[in-house]
Amino acid sequence: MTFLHLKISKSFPLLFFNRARSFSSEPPLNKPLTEKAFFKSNTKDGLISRLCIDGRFKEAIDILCEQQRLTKAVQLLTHINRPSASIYSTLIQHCLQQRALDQGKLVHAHTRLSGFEPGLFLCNRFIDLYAKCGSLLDAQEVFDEMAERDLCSWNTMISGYTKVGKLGEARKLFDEMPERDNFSWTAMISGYVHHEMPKEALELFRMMQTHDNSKSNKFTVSSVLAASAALQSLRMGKEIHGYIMRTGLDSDEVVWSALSDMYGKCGSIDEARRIFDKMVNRDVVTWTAMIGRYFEDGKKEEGLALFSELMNSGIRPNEFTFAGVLNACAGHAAENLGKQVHAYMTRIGFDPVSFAASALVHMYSKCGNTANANKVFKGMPCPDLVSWTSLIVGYAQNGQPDEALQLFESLLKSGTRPDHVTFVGVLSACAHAGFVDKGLEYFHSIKEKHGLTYTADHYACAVDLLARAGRFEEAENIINEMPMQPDKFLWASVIGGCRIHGNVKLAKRAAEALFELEPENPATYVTLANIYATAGMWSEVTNVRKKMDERGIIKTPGLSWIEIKREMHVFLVGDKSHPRYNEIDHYLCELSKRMREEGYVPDTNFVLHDVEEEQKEQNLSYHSEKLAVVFGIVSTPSGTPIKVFKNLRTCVDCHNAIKYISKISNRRIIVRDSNRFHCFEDGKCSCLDYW
DNA sequence: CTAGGGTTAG
Repeated sequence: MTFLHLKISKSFPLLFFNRARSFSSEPPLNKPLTEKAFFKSNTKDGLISRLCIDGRFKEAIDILCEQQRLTKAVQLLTHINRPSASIYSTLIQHCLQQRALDQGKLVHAHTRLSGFEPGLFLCNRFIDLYAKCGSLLDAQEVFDEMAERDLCSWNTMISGYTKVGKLGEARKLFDEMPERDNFSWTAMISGYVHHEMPKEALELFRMMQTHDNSKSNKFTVSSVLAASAALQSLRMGKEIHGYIMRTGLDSDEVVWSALSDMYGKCGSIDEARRIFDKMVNRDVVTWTAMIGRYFEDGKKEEGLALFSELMNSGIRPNEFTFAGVLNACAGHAAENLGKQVHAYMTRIGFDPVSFAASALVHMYSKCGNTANANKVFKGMPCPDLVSWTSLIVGYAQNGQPDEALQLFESLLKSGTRPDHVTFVGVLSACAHAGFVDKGLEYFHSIKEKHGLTYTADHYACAVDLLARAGRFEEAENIINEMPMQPDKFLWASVIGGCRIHGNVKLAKRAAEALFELEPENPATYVTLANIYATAGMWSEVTNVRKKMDERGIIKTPGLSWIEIKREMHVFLVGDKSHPRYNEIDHYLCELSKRMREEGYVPDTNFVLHDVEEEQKEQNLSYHSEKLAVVFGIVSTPSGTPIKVFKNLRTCVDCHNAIKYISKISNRRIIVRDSNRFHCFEDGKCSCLDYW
């Protein structure tokens, strides 16, 4: 190991890199710079050379680390006669900060080559480095070879395993360790919380309180508060709240923040706000959580008010905040608001590789603006899987199945690996487009080509494809052969297909399964009744209706809304409360006449009630989507596209009627129902009557 | 040296 005793000469820089090159046959070093590039790269390099010539390597390494030039700092190691523990420690510290696994391994190799005994402290740092980089095998090796271990060694291993989701391994160590402190407990508890195992987290918390002398601290209680929030267990949350007050752990802002969020997630949003208001130093995390709770609770106004308060507070919203607000915009199809947020983000700057960026793609997709979604997507240097999937789904729901599938093919070409959600998007694109066989091909490729395991959703999608096409026998084969119980999504697809093709027998089986799985969902009753009505089986319709009454199930009222001049106008079925109702009614009558002349025949089968023909027709013309569409037409200049949103699936008659309306009024009419977008133009719909 | 609260795709 001659390099360790190398004498530094005046021609140091050149020599330095030559040595580095020759050493690279051992552990791989990064490519050395040429001498010229070295001098060009940084003005402090002269100083570093000087320090090295004087043998002051520690200082040189410090400077290099500060400049984040780890590779060179590690290379310098080869010139030091006996590196001190503090030099190794500095280097590892920086490797840790930069998550530089390769450089860390080099430093580790150096300690071995130079015969340096790392000691407890340094070994723990190596474990931490390997664990943080997800290289648990290396971490375990260091851990196993250690002559003595302290609590920190164990705790670092445990948190390393929990970080990569190996809760079982972590728990094994946790159970094996000779003694535990609150780090051990908290690492294990928070590991459970982060991997959606809140029950286990709370169980461990109980154990901690009864079986061990370790005291929980602010870290522990924040974690268990998150666990109660995940379980929506207000009882548990309140209990912990009491514990926090008793033990004086309430002096920490993070604990307060977690407490507020727990109340919000458990449905006590006012209590959450009370705690939020009491806090003195609210950081952006606290704000984000509170804003998010309002949106989640459907309290858009409060959420927005708080968001603008945040913008004026001097605290900079971050990607989490934006993602939350944008997600709310997506859910409410509030594209204008989303655009404003987008503009604000652009003004203050945002990371194009972040949750916020993918939330933008999601928002535009959900609002039916695939052009903008695509624009944002194209602006991302390296789109993540969520953005890919959002856009694919966006195309699928917007009647652009070819674009959806094309995008999926580019995804494959880009080297990004699709996951199970991506395939749900791809399969639903095929279903929306009626590409049955192509969809089945993709379905088979999930396992065969991509090596993924089928989820219940994939089976539901495959069945959806077949049922929509009326290929019930194949659908039933899949149901009978799938390795898990069919879930409600699958049966809902089946009954949907039965509705299109009038398959009463299978509809009955699906409905029975659905009554078991989600007896309170009114959609099942309504669809079943409609299927019976179509078949003219009126006594069965009455039975279903009776069953609904007995079980106290109320049909979800159809609700449509339209944004005109930044104002939302909401319409219910048969809603006469709008201030401009007369105008709407008048135009609707006029339209009806024109529509009939064009050949429109009201389809009255899809009405739940068994009533006289004439009255049925009357019911239909006042469905909320028609009211909203007509209101859109009478309140905008001719030629303006109309964009309406509905909370339920659009009914067959409305779908048909709006086709005629688009032709007569010469408008582009976009209806986003609970399932997808319908883009009506000149008497045709983008869904090709397939939804 | 090891540990905490907020956020996305069907």
